[in-house]
This record gives sequence, structure tokens and C-alpha cells, in this order.
Amino acid sequence: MNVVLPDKSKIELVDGSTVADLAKKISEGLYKRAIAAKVNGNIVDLSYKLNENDEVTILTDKDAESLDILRHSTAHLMAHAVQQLFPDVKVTIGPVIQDGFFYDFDTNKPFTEDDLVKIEERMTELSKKDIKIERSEIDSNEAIKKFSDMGENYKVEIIQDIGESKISLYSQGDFTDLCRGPHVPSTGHIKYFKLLSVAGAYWRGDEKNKMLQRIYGTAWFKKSDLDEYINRLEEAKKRDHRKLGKELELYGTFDEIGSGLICWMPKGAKVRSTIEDFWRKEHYKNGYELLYTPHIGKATLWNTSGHLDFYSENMYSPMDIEGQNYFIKPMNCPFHIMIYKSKNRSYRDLPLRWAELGTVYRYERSGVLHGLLRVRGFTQDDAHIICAQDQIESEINEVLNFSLQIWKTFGFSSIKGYIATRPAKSVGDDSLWMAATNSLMNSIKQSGIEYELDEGGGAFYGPKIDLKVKDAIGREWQMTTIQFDFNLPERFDMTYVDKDGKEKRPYMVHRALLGSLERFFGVLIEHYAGAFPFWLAPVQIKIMNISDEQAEYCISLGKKLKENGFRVELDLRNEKIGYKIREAQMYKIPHMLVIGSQEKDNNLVTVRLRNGENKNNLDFSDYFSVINEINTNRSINLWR
RNA sequence: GCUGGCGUAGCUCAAUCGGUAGAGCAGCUGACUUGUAAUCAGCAGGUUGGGGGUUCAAUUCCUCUCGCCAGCUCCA
Repeated sequence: MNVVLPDKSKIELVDGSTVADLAKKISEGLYKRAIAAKVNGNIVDLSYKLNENDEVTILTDKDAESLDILRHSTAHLMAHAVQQLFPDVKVTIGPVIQDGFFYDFDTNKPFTEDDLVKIEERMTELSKKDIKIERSEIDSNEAIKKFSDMGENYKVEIIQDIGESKISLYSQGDFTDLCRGPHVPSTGHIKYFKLLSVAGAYWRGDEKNKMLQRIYGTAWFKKSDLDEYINRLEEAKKRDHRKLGKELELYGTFDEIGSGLICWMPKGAKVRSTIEDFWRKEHYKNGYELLYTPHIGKATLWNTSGHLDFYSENMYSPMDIEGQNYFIKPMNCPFHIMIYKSKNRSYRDLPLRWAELGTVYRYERSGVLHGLLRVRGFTQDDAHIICAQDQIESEINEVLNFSLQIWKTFGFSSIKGYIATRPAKSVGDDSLWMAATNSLMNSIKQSGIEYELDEGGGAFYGPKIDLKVKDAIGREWQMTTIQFDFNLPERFDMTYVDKDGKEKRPYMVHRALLGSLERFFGVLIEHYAGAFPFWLAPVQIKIMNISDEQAEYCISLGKKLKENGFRVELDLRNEKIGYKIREAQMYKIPHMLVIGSQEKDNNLVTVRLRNGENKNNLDFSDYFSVINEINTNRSINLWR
């Protein structure tokens, strides 16, 4: 028989040959590195029996698909080890996830950290034995009986759910698991892995079901890849905004105040006010008007908006004010709409772009709270664009460009879009959805942003674009959202009078560029690892004298800089310069002015940059022009 | 909310078998007047997250509660 290789060449094999036979025939080296194969587009094991004219691509550890196979096999290896060590434990499922895998076990005794070590050791032993991993197919009734006898009722449930007459099993030594496969040919291929954590997880992700014990792990083909991954985790840990937020005194939360409620400390507040100033300026420049609205509103308002029907789970209990129920706001939109409705609107008024740094409160379950990234009270950089149909596309264009420009300024250049279209359960005419979705598509195409389509992923009230930004270590964060709303204009009966004198319904778009200031700040901290660019740094310049003699000169320098709006601190303590530098360095202050007698006597400054570089004996005026430049340009560099 | 882990000085951490809490940094005071990531000495700092229980005795064991961490679930 003949099979076809990727280069279209044919190779002859004896009937009944497997992929492994083919690999061996091509070269011994290929056979050794072979993990699996793609036959007519399907990924199969090396033991797969080939047929006449099959198109075969042998997958080695170089192929992307192989990594998933390896990780899946590692999950099995882990289950194998767990079953040997804890015979009472029932196995459930063990899929591959990004960068690794997990396996869920049903056990009465949760795994401890020590157990993880033991399991890992056993896995290594099993790997060293290089046990063959063999596939077999059996009748599903037979399989059900087999797993029932073993007491593996989860497997029985899975087989019944699959509903096929035949199912495949994978065996390695004394361990057999139900699995679609494919797998690496033997446990010896699994060398570089690490078990990372253990946590509870519900069977089938349903909190009504029993909670299982999930062990997470990672696996790689090369030791260097594993090491690099572990490094990446450590790097992420170093950048953790919760750690840096505390070290750099940026923000705090307090048991006494409540969880998920953020206090911005002086240093964090300086960054925030810089962000806000920039934000306001840019919004005015881009044709927005700013609004301020209250934090609470009557129940009737939230009834009209529909929030009490469909969002009440996220809203806090009402407070009674003179017999009326008031709710603290989870969103700003109803307030903006009331302002819209405060007078008759003409087509001449449109588009309206109304923005507000609006602080909202939403109930989040205690278990989901996370630093600045998931909180109960936060300030959205919210805006509502109210426009006519013929304006929607240009409005979306502008929002996208505006957003890109803002992200660029903050030092994020890699951005990806996700367009979510109409879900099954939704409100609004098809024509509205069509027009809006088209405008989103056209705009994102024009913007040049790489994007994906999320069919049916829109909110019930309209389609949306979400933007994810990539940070300095390649993690993606969902920040910007641009959403059409066909619900609220209807509910509040928003109208404008068009050219023809008829009342029409405007389009309404919600958008948040940064998302929320809290979340954005968290991401910003992680992106810069706390070392903010000059224009954002809470303390931009620290002036330090060598000895008392230069104190006055330092004070006069500080005064000049402060008068010009720079954020400056002085360190005139009787300490060695090394001590002062170390402290400023730990606070990641961009510029340190080191002032000794040389500088003082000649009206100069010596600048030590955060990166350790020195700019010696500059005229103050030269230094001043440099910092003015990098500050007004919002440069991400420490020097021009 | 659920499962598991954790909670000791402002911060980072220690305390044997249950025997009544200790260090570094930070803070304060003093000396040193200093040239690129920690000068020296002294002082002070704690209801061991909170409540209840077991015990002659609890940071330690039990229990409730609050908070944090990992994940699940949730994010119309």
C-alpha cells in the first residue's frame, strides 16, 4: 500500500503498517522524535493503522499540536500516579488548558502540598519506566461494565453521555482511562513537567454538583521551555499589583472598611489624578462633554431601566429615604439618559458624546474579588454616545481611534478586537442589529486592529467590540468595551426630532476605554512592574543632598520644579548618598538629583536615572528642558 | 457563595511536644556630614485577625466569625 507524505511524495508500506512503522521507514531519528501524526487531517497515535492513500504528517515535538498531546498524556500520567498512591480516589476528567493541564479527582481527603510532591515523584518514576501507552477500542456497554466494576462512576457517566457504541481506552501498565486520545507512545516521552496547584472544582462546572479536587500542572518537551515557563510565573508574581501596590504605597484595602473597596493612597492617587487629567483633556479634545451624576437613584429609575429585573443580583439592597427606596448605582447610563431627556433634542444636537468618571458599586461574590482587578466599588471611564443612524459608523470609528491613541500613550501597543454579534435571546429589530454590527465590522477593519468574531456573543441589548491589550509580559487583558444598546432608548423612550419633523429613536453606544480606573491601574502597575514612566510616576524627581551644605540649594531646586508642576520630593536627611539612592530606587522614582558641592557651586544638577545611568553636571536649564519634553510628550523613556 | 490553604509588630518572617512571643527592615532618639542600592548605637513597638470552648496553661487543639490566597462558580 502507499501513503502520501506532506511533500506529496508517496511511500510504499506493507499492509497493516502503523504510523510508527512509517516513521521508522523514513528515518530512525524521526521515529524517535515522533509523538503522533496527522492522517487526513485527524490527529492519531503512532499505533494508528494506515490505509491506502492516507495523507500522513508525522508530528514531532516541534509541532504545535504535539504539545497538547504531551500535556494530555501528562494528565494521564498524573492520574496513573494518583491511582497508585490513593487507590480510593475516583478519576474524572483531565483536559489540556493553556500552558498545561488539569485532572479532577473525587476524593474524600483533599490533596495537600505534600501529596503533590509525592504524586510528582511517582510520575517521575512511571516516566522512567517508559511504559507503553496503548490504545484499544471496546464496545461501550462493555466499557460501562468495566468502569462500573472499578467503581469509576464518573467514567460511566461520561460514556453514557458520549452515546457511541464503541469507545476508546488508553492503557499504560496497570492504569486504564477512557480517552479519545491521541497520546504520546510511552510514558518516557513525558519528562519535563511540574504540578502547580490544587483547588476545588465542581463536577462538570456546576456548583450544584459535588466538588472535586483539581490538580493543575504544566508539561513541556524541553527542560529550557519548562524553566522559561516557571520563570514567567515568577516574573508575573514579581509584577503582581497587590504586592507592588503595598510596597510602593499605591493603594490599600482594609478589613475594617470591607473587601473589594479600594483606598487610593497618596502615591496611587497622584498617578490616578495624572491619568484623570490626561483623560479629561483628551475627551474634551475629542468632542466629548463631561458629566457628573449622583451615586444613588430611586427604585423607579432602576425599574424603568430594567436593572431591577435583570441586574438586581449585582445590586446592593436599597436604602429607605422618606419612604422611597433608593439604590446605589451599578451603572451610570440611566443618569445620562435623564440628562438627555431633560429637554427636546434635535437631529442638530447629535451626536452627543457624554463622558463621566462615574463611580459604581456592584455586588461581587466574595470569592471572586481580586486586588484591583475585581472589586465591588469602582470608577468607570464611562461615556454614552447618542447619535442618529447615519452617524454610527463614523462614531464607532472615532471611538476606536481614540481608544488606540489612549492605549498607545499608556505604552500598550498590541491590541486585539473581539466583535460579539446577536445572541439568540435579545431585543431590538433585526435592522438595528444589522446596521450596528456592520458599523462595528467596518470600523474595526478600517482601524487595522486584528480581530476575531464571537458569533452570538453579544449582550441581549446590542452587539459590541471588546478590545484586549497585551502587557509587557504578553498577557492579554480585556479593557475597552464599545456596546450598542437597543434596550435603554426604548425603555426610556428617548427621541429626537429629525429634519422631517418626526420623532425618531436615537442610537445609543456605551463605551469605556480604560474600563475602570481601579482595574486599569492594576494592569498598569503590572505592565510597568511598578516603574511608571516619568509622566505618570507618583514621585517624578527625588532631590538628595550629599551633605547639609547643599540643603538650601536643593530646596530652591525643589521649589522651581514644583512651581512648574513636577512631582518632587526632597531627601535632606543626614544619610549617606547610597542610602538615599537605595530608598529612591526601591520606590522606582524615575529621576534622582544628586546634589553635592560641585553641583551647588556651579548651579548644576547631576541626574541618576532609575536605570542606573548618570547624567553628570547638567545646567539646570538643560535638565529643565529635558523633563519638560519627556513630560509633555508623555514619553515612556526616562530621558529624551 | 463553594472547596482547600493561610492570618504572629507598619513590612518580611521565626517560636520544639500546648509552658504565656523573637529577629531583620521601617519608626523614634543620639552620634557620624557623608559622591551613586543599606554608617553605628540605643529606645519603643504585640489582647498572636475577632468571639467562644477544651486545658493548670492556647500563637499552638476544637468551634464560630472576619479577611487574604489558589481555583470553581458568577460576570444580564
